Amino acid sequence: MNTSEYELEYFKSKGFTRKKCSKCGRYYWTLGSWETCGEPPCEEYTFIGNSPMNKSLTLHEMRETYLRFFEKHGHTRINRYPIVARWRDDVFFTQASIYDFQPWVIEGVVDPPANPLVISQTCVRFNDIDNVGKTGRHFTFFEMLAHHAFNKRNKEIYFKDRTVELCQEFFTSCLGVSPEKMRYIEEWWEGGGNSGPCLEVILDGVELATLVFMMYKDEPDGRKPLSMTVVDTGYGLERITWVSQGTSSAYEAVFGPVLQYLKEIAGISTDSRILEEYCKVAGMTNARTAADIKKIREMTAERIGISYGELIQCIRPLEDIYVICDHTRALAFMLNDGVVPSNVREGYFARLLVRRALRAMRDLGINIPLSEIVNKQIDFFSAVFTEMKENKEDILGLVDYEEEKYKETLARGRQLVSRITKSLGPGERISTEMLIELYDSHGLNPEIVQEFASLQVDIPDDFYIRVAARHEKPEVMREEDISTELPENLPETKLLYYEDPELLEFEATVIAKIDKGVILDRTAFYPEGGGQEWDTGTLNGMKVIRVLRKGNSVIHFLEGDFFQIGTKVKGIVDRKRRMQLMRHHTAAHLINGITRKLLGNHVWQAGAHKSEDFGRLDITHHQNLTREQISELEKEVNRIVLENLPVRIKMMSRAEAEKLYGFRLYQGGVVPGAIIRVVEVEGLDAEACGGLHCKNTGQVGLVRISKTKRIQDGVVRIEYSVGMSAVENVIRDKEIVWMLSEKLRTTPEQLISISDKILEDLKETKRAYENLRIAYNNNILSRLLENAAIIDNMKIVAYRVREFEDPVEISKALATRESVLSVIVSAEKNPRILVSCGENVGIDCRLILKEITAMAGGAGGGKKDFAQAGGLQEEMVDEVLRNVPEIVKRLMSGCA
RNA sequence: GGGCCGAUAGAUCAGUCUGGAAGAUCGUCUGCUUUGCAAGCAGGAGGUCGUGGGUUCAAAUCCCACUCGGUCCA
Repeated sequence: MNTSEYELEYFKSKGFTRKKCSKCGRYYWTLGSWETCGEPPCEEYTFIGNSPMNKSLTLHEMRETYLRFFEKHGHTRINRYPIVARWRDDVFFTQASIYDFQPWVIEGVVDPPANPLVISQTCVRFNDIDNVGKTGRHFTFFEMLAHHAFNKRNKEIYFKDRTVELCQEFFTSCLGVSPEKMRYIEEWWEGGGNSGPCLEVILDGVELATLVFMMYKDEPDGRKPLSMTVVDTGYGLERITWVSQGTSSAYEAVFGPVLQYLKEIAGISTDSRILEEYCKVAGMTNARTAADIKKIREMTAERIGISYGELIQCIRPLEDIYVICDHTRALAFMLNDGVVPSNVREGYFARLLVRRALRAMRDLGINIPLSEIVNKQIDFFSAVFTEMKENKEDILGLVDYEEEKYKETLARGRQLVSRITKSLGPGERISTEMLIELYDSHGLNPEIVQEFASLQVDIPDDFYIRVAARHEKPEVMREEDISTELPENLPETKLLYYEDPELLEFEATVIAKIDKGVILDRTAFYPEGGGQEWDTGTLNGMKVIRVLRKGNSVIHFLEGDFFQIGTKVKGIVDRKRRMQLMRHHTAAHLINGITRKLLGNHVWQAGAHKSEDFGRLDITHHQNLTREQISELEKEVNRIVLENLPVRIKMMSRAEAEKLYGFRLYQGGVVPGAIIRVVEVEGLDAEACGGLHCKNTGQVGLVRISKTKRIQDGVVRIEYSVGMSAVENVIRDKEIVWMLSEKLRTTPEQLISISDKILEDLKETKRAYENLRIAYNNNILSRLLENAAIIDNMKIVAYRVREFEDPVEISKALATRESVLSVIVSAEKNPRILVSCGENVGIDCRLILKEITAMAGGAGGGKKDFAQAGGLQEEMVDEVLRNVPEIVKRLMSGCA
């Protein structure tokens, strides 16, 4: 860390001095005369009940104050980005305002939407989720107020001095803080391969902002200056609001009417003195584990002079309320921005929030739907974030559905726990192992288990650490796909299909050979991409079997030998296939747009595939579609087709497209570059897409939704076909109906009633057959008993069944009679032998079986009163059966 | 994307470790009892043991792969 990085003209000219904290040893700049840096644990909060600011502002007022201040100082206000970072593939959520501009703006590929700019960016972070509600200042959802300046080499906006000046001005002249209270701690920032100096802004014991000056790129051989430096500031809206109000915790300052509402229905009033002291202590400690939290509480109890138990009683319900406030707020925004709760990826975090909030509600005994609280959050925030109004019903529906799912999990858990406790011996307890499994595999945390279990449950302090340890396993190495190396300095392939989508014949020159393919200087062949399969066709009459894009080149894979470099070739694209691919692709956009209208704004594309015969579109949705929904969808798609709307394709700058269409553009995932290709069906759908499309929706032709399927939690797959492919499917279905009617000698209209009748008949026949079989078996039984050999008052039956007789049935029936021993052999080529006897027969069937297998081969075993074997030599069967009485006699004399 | 748990009658599950004739409870149907309800009694129906391979004389059970569900984590 080079100290000159922080020696700003601004500090010098205003008379700031650089000091060293007497406790932590860090350096900081200030106008005041302080001993320490001011940040906990070096100092504690001094603003509680005594705000250093001259006005007490609500959350909404503070946001507006900040944005206006920076607007007044030359910044352009821009709208927040969604909380789901769909423009990136390296993170799930937007965790800071700078995420909005990574990677394209930072790398200089794309211009920022404005420069300099100011924003209030909605963010979520889950790493400190356990601290939420407990420390007074941690949230999962928060807004990062920020102003950014992007300085290109030839065009500097502003950098360190102006940034600090704006910060100091904001707090002093705008919020009335006395200048000498502000402290700026020297720190170093690193992230995403970049780094730079930063200043932590401390006021009255709390960090309110961080001013980052991104100026280096960290490479293996050292730190290099970036071609563009970036002012990356982050002001905590919640914290600044908190300080302005001087309330005991940030939660009391920012949750507004929702907090009041919850306090009322939970019937909570708290000694504010206890709360204030607790928050001061909590603020000084960086709580990491359950043990840390316990320590904080013990310290607080001591300071106030009450017992630990009293403190807990006072604080616990409030913590639960804070957790509910925080989680419902995060949920409202996440669901609003298109997260569907599920067990994977970003959806899991939404589920986590729902379950934690519901648990807190249980603890408090609040018995209302979670969606009611989320609804209150929406009411509060939609005043500023108006899109929430529109999505309200959708969001609440998702919350209700998710709450229902958790109830099911709990019901399953309750049964499981009761089974486990029943299986325990007297005095036994549920082992830690079992507890871990209940949580890890069944989603039941130990507190819930305790609630369900009739006996005391021992919960180890390090429970969650042990769960985590269970997940520690060496990383599995991913297999890299076989990469085809391109020759260097290859000129870009000219993509004729974009210039003229109807061009299907062209002439070109082979410029490279690779693997089993050739690269041309220009091509009309569409390579695989965006879920759309590749074109086929011919090059100089030779079949093109696959086309891939790599970098800026298109590789044509050929059947058989291929051409020398420099060969002139004539390419012909298979028209029928191309048309079908285009139709399926356009249809995917239509279906996407319609399902969003039909099911709600949480519907996003989660994957797609378009081939010649069918298309597949995966959408984010929590339940499989009903038959009615499928029919509705099918009807709507075909209606749009008949309306013959134009499909417009435009090349636009990224910023312009985002402004016009919003982030809905990124349905297919990340799209690189400054200029993007937008495919729009007016009024229905607009997506950034590189695929080939019909000119108008009419060209798509008939659309048939063949099937929908819930392929994973939160994702539904819609399978469809279009054009001739759909027509063929219709014909095939019709033929099936015809064939069926013909077979059943009826008309299509009567198929249903006829099949009902047939099934009923079949049932009747089965019943009759069964009766007949029983009668027949009884008949055999009496015949067998009549002809049985008698040894010692015992009837010995030895019989090989005929093909239509059931050996198991007969053997079973004989065993129910007293004093009967039977040896039954099945009719198959590979005979099975069954030995059984009645209860009062004192012979071990296994011994008889042993004798028989010794004679006739095979192997077997069983129980004392029933044994079976297989693998006998067929030609020995008759002799074995003749010998049965002999064997029995021998065994009985042996026993006696 | 990874770990773990699971899939047997309409529902909830036992049986799987240790291979050998598919079970329990609830529900359902029929009859009896009751003024009616709740219930009681008697009897019946209901199963490709998730799918596909393998081992074995024999697989719900052992081995392998897959599918689906649940759950924890990223």
